[in-house]
Amino acid sequence: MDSKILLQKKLGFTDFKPGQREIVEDVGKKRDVVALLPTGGGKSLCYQLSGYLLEGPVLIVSPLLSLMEDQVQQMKSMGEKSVIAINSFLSFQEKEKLLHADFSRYKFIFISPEMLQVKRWLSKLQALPIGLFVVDEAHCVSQWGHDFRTDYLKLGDVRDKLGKPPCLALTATATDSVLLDIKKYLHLERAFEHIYSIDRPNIAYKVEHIGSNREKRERLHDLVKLFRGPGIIYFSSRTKAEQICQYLEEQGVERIAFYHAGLPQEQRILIQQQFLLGQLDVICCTSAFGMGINKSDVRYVIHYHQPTQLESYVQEIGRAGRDGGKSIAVLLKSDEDIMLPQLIIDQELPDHIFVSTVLTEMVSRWNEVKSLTDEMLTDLELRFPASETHWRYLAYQLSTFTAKNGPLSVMNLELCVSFLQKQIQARTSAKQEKLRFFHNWTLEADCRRRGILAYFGEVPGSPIRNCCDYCGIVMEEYSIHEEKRKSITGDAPSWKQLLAKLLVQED
DNA sequence: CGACCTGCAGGTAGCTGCAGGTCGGTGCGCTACT
Repeated sequence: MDSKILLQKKLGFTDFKPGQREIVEDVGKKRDVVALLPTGGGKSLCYQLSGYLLEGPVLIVSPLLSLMEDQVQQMKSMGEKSVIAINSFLSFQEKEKLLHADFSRYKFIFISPEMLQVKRWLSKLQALPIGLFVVDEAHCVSQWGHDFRTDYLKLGDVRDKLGKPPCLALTATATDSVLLDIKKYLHLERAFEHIYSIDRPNIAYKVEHIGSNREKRERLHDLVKLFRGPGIIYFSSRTKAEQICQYLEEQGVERIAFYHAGLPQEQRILIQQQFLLGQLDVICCTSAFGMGINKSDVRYVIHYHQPTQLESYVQEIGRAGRDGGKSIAVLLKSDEDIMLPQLIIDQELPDHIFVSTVLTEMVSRWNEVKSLTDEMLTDLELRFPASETHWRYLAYQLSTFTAKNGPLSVMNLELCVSFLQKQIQARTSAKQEKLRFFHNWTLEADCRRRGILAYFGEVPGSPIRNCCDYCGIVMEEYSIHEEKRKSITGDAPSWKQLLAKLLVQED
């Protein structure tokens, strides 16, 4: 069936967004595809429609449970009943039942990379003629795979074990090196690329250099009062997100809440829902908030702290203006908290002393070690306290090492320690480089948009109005008062606007 | 590493100054507990 007729019949859309048709048609020809579509570009439609064009079930690897549940709900409400998500939301009984059920009745199967490492589920899936292997938010392979969620790096092996079905990798932010990682770790030797510009012309970029943290707090308050909402404020610290939220509340800001991964699940869902439904205007949050938030009318994103890399920044500000409406992103930068991103990078991976002590201990205890088993881990964890992430990283790197050099023993202990040290060093310095680039971007006396686009290997198109603080932004246009004024006087520009246009100045 | 908080001494009312401690992001699945 023609993809356009299918689009109308199955999903009720009359037209494709840019790129969607090309992607769907390539996937329909059983090609491997890497697709980079800007946020709000309609990525889920790509795999849904491709799924209907291909025989066999579609396996969708998704990074977040909430994202999976959302997609399942959405598809079910569209009338697609043969959808299931395999994750920890299922009860023990449900999982048992499912393991013995006939899977062929499911057309769309959502799963996490972690679940794909569980043998029972993998062999269940291996029995199916998977028609398409989808990796949603594929930048996670590169962004999380190397340390935080190493199961992302094993997806290529999983795909091989499933008979190497065609693969569709979807993302909204990918530099060349991220694209390389995606292709490497998903085993995409000859992928067709559909790369669309990450530029979001309706978002103005602004960096403000602030002297001290007290000033920053006050400036934030001014901006929140000034801007038309809803808006998101990003922090790199949970306590700061809470404190500043409280401060803003005390200053009279209403319909505001904080959000971070330390909150109980129910509360997180509640706040997300309230924000989506328009019951909250401002969210003070960490990077936990955002992925999978389908709110189209976010008008501003303010960063109280800068992330560690420009990729994350672009992702986070990309949550503004998905409806195409005028939006603004402001980064508040003070020299006082320059250490924070540096520290986050340093803590991400285990240090050299930890690695060498633990590996030495392992050899002396078990002589020959093929991999870090759960029993060993419970034993070691007690005496060598470290985060779960550090242990998983160690386990992953150890398995990489032993696959090449045989089991860990006295013979190759030194080699293994230096192997790990090199891995850690390479990863850390790559991250430091990214941080340095981001830092320089904030200091640059040049168009912000050009800088971002250059980082992603793009060149800017024709100049746009309200581009960035370098090219000029009429701040008034983002103000809540502007909206009120418009509704009274119509669209005629004010003398201030006219003057501002003539002078092209900011503030 | 450094901002920020807490506790304490000094000496009698609310403050200063200093030492010492704490904190600094992202998620999955699982198990044991309520």
